[in-house]
Amino acid sequence: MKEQKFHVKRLRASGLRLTDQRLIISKVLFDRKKTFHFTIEQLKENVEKISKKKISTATLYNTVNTFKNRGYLKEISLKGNKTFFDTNTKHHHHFYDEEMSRLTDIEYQKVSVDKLPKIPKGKKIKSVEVLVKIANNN
Amino acid sequence: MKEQKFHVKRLRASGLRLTDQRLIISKVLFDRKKTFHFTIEQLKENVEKISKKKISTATLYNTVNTFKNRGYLKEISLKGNKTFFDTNTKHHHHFYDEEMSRLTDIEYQKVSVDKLPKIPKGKKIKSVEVLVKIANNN
DNA sequence: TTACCTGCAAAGAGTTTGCAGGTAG
DNA sequence: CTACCTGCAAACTCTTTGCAGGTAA
Repeated sequence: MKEQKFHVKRLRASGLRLTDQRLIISKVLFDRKKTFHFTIEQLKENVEKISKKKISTATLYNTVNTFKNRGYLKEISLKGNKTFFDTNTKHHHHFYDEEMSRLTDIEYQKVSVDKLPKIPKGKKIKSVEVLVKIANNN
Repeated sequence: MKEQKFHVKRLRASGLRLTDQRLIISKVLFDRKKTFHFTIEQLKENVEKISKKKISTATLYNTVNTFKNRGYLKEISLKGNKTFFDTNTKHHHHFYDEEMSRLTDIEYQKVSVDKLPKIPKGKKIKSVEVLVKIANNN
């Protein structure tokens, strides 16, 4: 009974075959201590640095979208043309440094929103997301 | 001394000429009681309904971008490919109904965020934006 | 008159899709 | 062996840009 690495499990659990490309993608995404925020472009750079080979965008997009549909990645609400993904799928908030296009997690319990307006009739709250925009000190 | 309509003033203040197309765009955007949340596509529909003529996307984009740069429109952080704009440029929050792709304003003072984490070194807060996602009641 | 504007179409940027050859299971 | 995967390129969507003819000031 061989023990399976986490990133291998993720692939199997998503119904994906263990190809070289996907093993590296999954490793880059999930074999890390801190959560990872990325665009497809940034993921491509990371994957190519590790594998020392080019990877096609088609493979990146379809793997990332499969993980997203499976609930292992979350898409983040940000303005702009590019899609940001987050390996932290728990409910949490973000710092966003617009100058550097850089996102950082804020743990859920580090923010508290105590006053909220009345919810429109017939609706219920699905989530409350806080985005703290930051910039350099002058 | 003729009194000027609000939407005409906005055009002049933005350094734009009073062309037929821009007068209608400006009217659709700013001559209203409630704030307006829109994509370029939605704005195009509104403008064409009023003028009963086609308007080119180039004119829409360049007028909207001029208003945005002038500070009369704000771009909203939302996931997805399309850009959302808001005629409310004051600091405020939003309800977002993902099922209907519909945004509603929440006044600034109706939400309070009292706990925030430490800001990363050398950075300062530019804004704190709250997005309340809502859905139908069952 | 002239600098700016419009509409069109082409060009860009990001994402998705179709397909032929390759490979995990 | 076969269904799925990869890489490439074409297609798509949204936005920006270039240009020739038109118009506000």
